[in-house]
Amino acid sequence: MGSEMLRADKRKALARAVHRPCDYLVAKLSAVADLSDEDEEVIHAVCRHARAVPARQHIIAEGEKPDHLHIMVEGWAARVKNLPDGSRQITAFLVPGDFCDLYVTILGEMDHDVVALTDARVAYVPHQEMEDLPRNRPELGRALWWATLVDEAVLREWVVNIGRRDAYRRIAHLFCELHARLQMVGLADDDSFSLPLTQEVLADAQGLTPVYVNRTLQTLRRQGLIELSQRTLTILDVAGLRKAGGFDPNYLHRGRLARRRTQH
Amino acid sequence: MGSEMLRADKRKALARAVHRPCDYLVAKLSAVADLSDEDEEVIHAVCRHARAVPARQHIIAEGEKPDHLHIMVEGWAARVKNLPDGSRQITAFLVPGDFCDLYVTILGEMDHDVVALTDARVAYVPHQEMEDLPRNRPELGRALWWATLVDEAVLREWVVNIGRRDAYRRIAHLFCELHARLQMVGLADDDSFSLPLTQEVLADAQGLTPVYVNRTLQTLRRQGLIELSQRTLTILDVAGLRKAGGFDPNYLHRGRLARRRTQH
DNA sequence: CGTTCCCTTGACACCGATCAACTCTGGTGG
DNA sequence: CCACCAGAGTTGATCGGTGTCAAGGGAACG
Repeated sequence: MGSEMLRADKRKALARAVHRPCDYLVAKLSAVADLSDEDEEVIHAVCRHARAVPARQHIIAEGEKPDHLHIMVEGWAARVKNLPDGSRQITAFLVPGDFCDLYVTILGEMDHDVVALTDARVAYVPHQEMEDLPRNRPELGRALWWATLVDEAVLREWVVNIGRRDAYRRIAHLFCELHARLQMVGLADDDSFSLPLTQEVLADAQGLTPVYVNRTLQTLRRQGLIELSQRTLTILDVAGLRKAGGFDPNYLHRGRLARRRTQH
Repeated sequence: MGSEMLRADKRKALARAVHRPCDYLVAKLSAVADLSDEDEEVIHAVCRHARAVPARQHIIAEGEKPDHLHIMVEGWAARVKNLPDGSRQITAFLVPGDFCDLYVTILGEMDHDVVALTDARVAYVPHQEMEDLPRNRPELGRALWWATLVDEAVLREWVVNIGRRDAYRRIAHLFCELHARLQMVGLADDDSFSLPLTQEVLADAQGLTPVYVNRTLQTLRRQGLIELSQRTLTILDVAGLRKAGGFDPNYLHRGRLARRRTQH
């Protein structure tokens, strides 16, 4: 094998590499953790199976005790809690690279639904396989911890958002968050990205009504902060939108993982 | 020294034994996990140091990178996020047995404050010690996972609460949650427990104003659901309060931990 | 070319915020 | 033991952000 051949192979492998199911997950994790090439390969190996889920269908339902965990590969999903009066609250948006139900096995069963908001693809991994993983790959184990702790930090920020910000700031903040999170997985390289959410979905996520979301979006447009049509959001004034939403990306902890203490 | 003296000493030691710093933590974890006696001893050993924190003082502040983690031993605390306009949102109440900052090391730094709401005592443990722990005590490791995942589930329920329930249901739900959580650590054996929170604190937690919390509490009292005075909450009608708040304790995952898959 | 979502708009109602005063309680010092 | 004081709880009047209801418009899709 000549060296050119090797190089070509590598390029090809690389090209293929950007279309494997869990590329977004790998992108997200390797941005914060010192993953070795083997670590990355292990993730890909573990995520080799994926299935399609049509829009509006459940990925997992409340009460289920799945023996596979699910990872978003393509499309959008949401964590949903339904209330007895027929209303519902979305507690998280899931985008490619996000876990739907990491470690549910430990809790026993799901306490909420995960629903596809668009046609989606999810990878599924036997829990056994995922739980064995940190034993041999400690850095990967820490990266998984990082992911779940960041999910929790996002949730805290949602409480702040819904609890203390008015509709205008609230939606501004949400858009900033989604922008930052999509950037982390490479789905918003400029300040424009696909946002396939209806105003009703936004309302269910922010504790508002669709009508008022509509009015608020118009205000944001009128202020020249965003453009939103054809399911595409363009942030016209990133600094302005952040200011409007009081957004500080710190809680997303995009820096490097803290160094392992044993390395001190 | 007479034998009476010795006996008195022993009684005192015994009395102290049921007041070891992390008794509440042990109670909470052993209710869901199959902890061996050694597991419990390990927790006690690890939590041997505690310090007092006066009311209103920080246990940890945003931006800190503590090298000890903190566990509530006595008193109440809250996770607090401050907003630029001077308002604040509480995202969690911490009671004895709760972790203040488990695994912050992984995220690098705190993204919010933890503040004592009453005079409190916290145990502190070097992170190193805690991180090494699951290696030799897998069941304990799973129990710690359980604790953080339940914290996340509680947070999701708060989003639902603030996002979709009116003030009346909201406060009813909160009281049900605190009741259930305090029961788990043995601090609410009957339907009455210490609730040393001002109406202002309740307001900051529920996205309301103190004035409206006051009015809502009066409604709850008028309905004969609760009694609240002298910092003591008595739930007069548990079923009624749960119905009012739409409370379903499922999300607290008080059942046993799912059996380890390797035992199948 | 109709149907089905979704977005948009207007009129009106109401929950909870705001402002401002007053009361009660527990602690502290004279 | 009483007088005071600060912090918390209570109350009333009014305002405003957001919900509700209802109707109309537009774009995608069969």
